[in-house]
Amino acid sequence: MINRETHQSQSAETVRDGVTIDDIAKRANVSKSTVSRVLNGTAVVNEQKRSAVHQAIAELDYKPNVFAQGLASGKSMTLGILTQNIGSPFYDTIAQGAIEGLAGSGYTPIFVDGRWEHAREAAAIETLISRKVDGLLVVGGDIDASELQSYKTQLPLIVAARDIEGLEEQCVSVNNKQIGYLATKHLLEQRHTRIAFIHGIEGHPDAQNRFVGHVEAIQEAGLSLSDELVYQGDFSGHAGLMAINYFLDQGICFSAIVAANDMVAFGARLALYRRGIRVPDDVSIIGCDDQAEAAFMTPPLTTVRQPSYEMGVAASKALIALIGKKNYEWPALNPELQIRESVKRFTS
Amino acid sequence: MINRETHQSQSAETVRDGVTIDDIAKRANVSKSTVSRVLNGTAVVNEQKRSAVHQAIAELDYKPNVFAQGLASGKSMTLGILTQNIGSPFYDTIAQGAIEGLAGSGYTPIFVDGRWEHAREAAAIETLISRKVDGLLVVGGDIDASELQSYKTQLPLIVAARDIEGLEEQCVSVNNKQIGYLATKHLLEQRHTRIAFIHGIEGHPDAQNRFVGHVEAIQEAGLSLSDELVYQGDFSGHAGLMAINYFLDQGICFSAIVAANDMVAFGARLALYRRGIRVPDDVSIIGCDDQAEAAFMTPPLTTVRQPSYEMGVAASKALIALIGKKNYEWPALNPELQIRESVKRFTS
DNA sequence: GATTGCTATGAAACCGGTTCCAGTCTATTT
DNA sequence: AAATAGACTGGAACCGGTTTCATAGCAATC
Repeated sequence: MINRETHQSQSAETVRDGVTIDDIAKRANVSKSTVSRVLNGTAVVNEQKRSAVHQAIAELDYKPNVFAQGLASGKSMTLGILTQNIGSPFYDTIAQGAIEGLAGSGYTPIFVDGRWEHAREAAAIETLISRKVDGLLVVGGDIDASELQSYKTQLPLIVAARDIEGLEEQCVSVNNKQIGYLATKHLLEQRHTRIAFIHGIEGHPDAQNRFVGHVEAIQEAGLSLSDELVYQGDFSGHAGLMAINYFLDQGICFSAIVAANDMVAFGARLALYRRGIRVPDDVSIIGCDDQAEAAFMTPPLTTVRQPSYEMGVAASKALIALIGKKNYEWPALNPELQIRESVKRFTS
Repeated sequence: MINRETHQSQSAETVRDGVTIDDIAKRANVSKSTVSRVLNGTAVVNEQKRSAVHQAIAELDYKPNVFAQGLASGKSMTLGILTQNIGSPFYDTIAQGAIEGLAGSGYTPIFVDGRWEHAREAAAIETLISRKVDGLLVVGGDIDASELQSYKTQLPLIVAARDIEGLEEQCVSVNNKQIGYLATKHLLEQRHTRIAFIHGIEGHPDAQNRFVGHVEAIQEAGLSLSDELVYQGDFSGHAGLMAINYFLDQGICFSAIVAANDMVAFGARLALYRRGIRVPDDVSIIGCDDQAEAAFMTPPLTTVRQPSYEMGVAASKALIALIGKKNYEWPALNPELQIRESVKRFTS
């Protein structure tokens, strides 16, 4: 009895794709408008019609066409995520968190990779905008603050793992100064005084801030920084290796090392191994990040964990809130010392 | 003089967004159809009009609306990529490669994460289809061959890092049997005969195949596999640790270890370190994958590299070819022994 | 009982492209 | 010179939704 002409006329079997809102409207004996209203809850609809619509949708396995929706509504229910170096543990973890934060929100993420290259990032963002993403999540990256400012006027924007002046409300990052501070403080508490510091990428704000925290801890302890104990690296394992080789070749003494991140720590540890210097008996090492492999270094690496996953979650939630013009309370994202076995109390 | 009424009437400054094909048509004094034809090259257009259109596009900074295009053409210029465990080195590398393979093609990837959970994967694929992706790239995963078969009828499909029966033409993977074979062969060539094998996730085809290769190498050498030397793990560092602890606690002797992947090797190496067993002097270790950290293990890990990046590139290129109904010649993707310092010739 | 005020709903306009179709204009063929 | 074939081009239909607008129906108010 619900089978009306319209329906009988089409082959009743496999209702493949191409089911449109009109089909539903006809089958439920209502207008398109009503179907749309039922779907989006944009207006009250009589209970009978509503259930007729729902039934028709179920029977025909109707799936709205996202293009039509996007075209008509101007919303895409899509979020653009600009990451750096897909394949780097830190940024990937943030991305994972971001995905998690989107769960159940109805938003689908589109990822683009900026690779820390200015031009590529800009192009990537343009791509996202041309895809009409409803919001933009920029994770790290190199792009100018002023450019980000201008994007901010075009669409909701959240920046993770970075602090942009004038965009404080839309930025989430862990306190990198605190990371450097905690690392060095721990070493100082273990009575180390000659602490080598292997710097991350030159000019990288995270690297810079970690260094600032390091210096702060040193000074707080009443010591002063010796320049010879700072090596300019680049966040890679190779840099860690080179740093130690350099220090040792120069005859520079140290009893402990702060590495800009865990990967650098791995490299440093390998250089020490090559020279037969024991960790932590002869030299202590502390890293930053706490990537998965850190717990399996030999010895397991003491490091400062940063809540990157949580940061990703927070960032995407904040973005959704921003799109909905709701308020979002940023959670506290504090770095945490992860004590394992690569640091030993300094004696002698 | 090109400034026609239409244009003068609007504020001449910041031409923000909202420029449509109609605006271009008016400005260039042609019809929408012609503009569309110029844009897509679907028909020959008089040179004068063509350049007028191009000029108008440049002047107004026109960007086509992807929704309108998608709705009208049925194509989205978007590819769906289903990955597993974003954040795992192996799958991320494939994803990186896939992105690279798309460069310049005009296609934008949408990533969704399956996390090796059947239900999640199915839902993710549905999401992608509802987003009208033009093609689907499934990287690894757990989903049934029969389900993939059915998706194949709905849209172009390529499967990477996996071999599906009946879908051979659309699958790309490295030969995992070969990986296991090469690893064990190398150990055998170094005269090891008691070789422990730490298995990956139970039932995982890659893990299974690596094991098959291992067995093959063993038998080829005229030896026979001893069951006590096989430990069922799960591709994690923890599994490597547990495996070695188990072997040692049981008093099972071995001079070398094949780890299902590098992470497992790291775990194994740590377990050995804990017991004061030297690598490679007392025990040799070989891994599989060659993830970035492997080169910084102490000692640097000998492992079997798999060309996962290249596989990603190939997969996305193949997908584009498939969409365009063109032929694609798969490149050879052979695993390669990466000799470092964790394997030593057996003497005693 | 006539007027007012809601509520529920359908018709139609609209979003911004692509593409079919028909017509104009020019070049060839007979 | 008339007929025919091609090359371009504009108009209009169409893709599948959302949203505005007008109206019918009905209860409340005076």
